Amino acid sequence: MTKEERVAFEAAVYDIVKMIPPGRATSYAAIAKAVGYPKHSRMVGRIMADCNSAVSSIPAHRVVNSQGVLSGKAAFGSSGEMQALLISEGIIVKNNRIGAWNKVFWNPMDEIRLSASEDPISGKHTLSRQ
DNA sequence: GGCGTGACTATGG
DNA sequence: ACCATAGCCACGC
Repeated sequence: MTKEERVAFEAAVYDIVKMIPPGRATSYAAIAKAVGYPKHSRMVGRIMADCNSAVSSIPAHRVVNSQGVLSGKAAFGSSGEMQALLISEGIIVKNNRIGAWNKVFWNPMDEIRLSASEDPISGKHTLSRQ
């Protein structure tokens, strides 16, 4: 992954996260797939950890793991800040887990159409909105 | 370059 | 449903 690709990847991730509607949530892997890097769910997590959502206007609290568990809650404070944000949007949370996960889950691929392709010759990734 | 470390996941018991 | 495992990949040391 080149430097340019990392920058593009990060920007694409932020774009997706900002599209998540209030009251809905998605997963690291879903975002990774949507931006064309299906094996980079951990990188999405890293980006969320660094984004400082409190001052970046990025709704990072709407990103949880594939099971609907608030695996990143530690970054929001020790008093259940992440959970509070989700609850304030109408999401049910119990034991660090989102209730009715299949209903709350927001699939980026349903809303955007990215031609997440890799040029067979250059190996370069392209992210174009349709 | 090796090695440990994650806001990760799919899978199998 | 819970736990362990193996695969994953960028980063920092």
